[in-house]
Amino acid sequence: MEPIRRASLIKATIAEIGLAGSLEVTVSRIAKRAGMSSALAHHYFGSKEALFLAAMRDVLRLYGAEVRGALAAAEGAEGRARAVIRASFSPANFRREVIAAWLNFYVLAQSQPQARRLLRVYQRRMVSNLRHALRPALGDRAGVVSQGIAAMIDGVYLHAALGPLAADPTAAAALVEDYLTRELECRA
Amino acid sequence: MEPIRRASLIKATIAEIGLAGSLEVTVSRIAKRAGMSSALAHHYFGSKEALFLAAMRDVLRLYGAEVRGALAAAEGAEGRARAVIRASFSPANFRREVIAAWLNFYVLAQSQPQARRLLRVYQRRMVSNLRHALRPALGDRAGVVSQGIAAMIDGVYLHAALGPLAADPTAAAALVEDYLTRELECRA
DNA sequence: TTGTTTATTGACTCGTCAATCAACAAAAAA
DNA sequence: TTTTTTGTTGATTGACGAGTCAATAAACAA
Repeated sequence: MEPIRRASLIKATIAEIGLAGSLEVTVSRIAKRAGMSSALAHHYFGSKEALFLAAMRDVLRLYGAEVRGALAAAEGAEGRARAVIRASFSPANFRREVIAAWLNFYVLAQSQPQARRLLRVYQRRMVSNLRHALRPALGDRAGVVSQGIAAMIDGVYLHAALGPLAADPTAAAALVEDYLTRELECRA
Repeated sequence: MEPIRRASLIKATIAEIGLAGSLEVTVSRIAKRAGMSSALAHHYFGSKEALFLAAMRDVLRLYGAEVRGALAAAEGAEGRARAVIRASFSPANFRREVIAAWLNFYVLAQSQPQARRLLRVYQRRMVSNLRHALRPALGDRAGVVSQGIAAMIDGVYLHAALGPLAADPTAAAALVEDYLTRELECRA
């Protein structure tokens, strides 16, 4: 039972965060959506905070899987870099609840050490993926450019999720790819 | 009295948001910090939500003033673009409470129409400033590149505020400027 | 069968907090 | 001086919510 309950609760947590847009969500609502009493949610997760962290971890896990899949299917070094970018703008990442999870994740990372650690791991892995793909073409510049692209992915995602780029993930990815193209085309 | 009280409350609100890292801040705490009763805070702002919005508006106003100042002091078109970028990474924007305000602003923009409107205005103005500065050098590409830079500013800010770039605003600005340099150097 | 672990909940505790209101004070207008 | 407007608060209300607990049931082991 335990793994089933935990999975249901995590799913319900993400759904409720998406609905509220924030972490102002009650354990009762989450438990209700998952079809159980709030006491049981506390039984399995101990606290609301732990439940949130598990949910965040789940979002990251899904995103990581997507990136790995895209990397595996990509051809060549440049192709791998572009695959990472495109995976970051897949429709899955623009579902209301995923956007909400990310934004609240950032907020949580300010004050919650575990959330911060989690975010760092994600950012490091992203930069590492990009650097590995760009090293052959860019050499020493690969590090800086990878950081730039990683940051730009998050920034463009933010704009696409909340701003004028809304609802056009393809155009969003194109912006980041444009940067990559410039760096590849005219090497210093 | 009214303008003084309002200003104190806004200042206290930003400070408390910075302290908590989130919007989970009580009107009482804010009022206490501002040296008055919570009833008075409600008297002047009507609701917690209105107080938050006023605080967000204040953060945006300060940022806008900084950008305008930098623009006025800049020389040439390219200089103006670089001024916008550098202003975005000024120490003022990396104060704990300003970071907290921005992150929570994004969260709020998902569900609060006024916050969303405010954010759109800020984003539009930023892109418009950049486009105006880049038009002479980039022509038709100015629009796309401006959107890219605007997004990258927010993304790099996010990384600098929460991630590995932490505490090095100059390096952060350099990442964005690198993108600009590429676009200027090798025109398609 | 009996005892033990696992699953589950309703009811409850204890605390918090936004918003209201009646009342008081003080300045300004009449 | 009286009246009105403005500034101010303590006390209260009404609601909500995290976490606990005792109790029940069901599977399972001895």
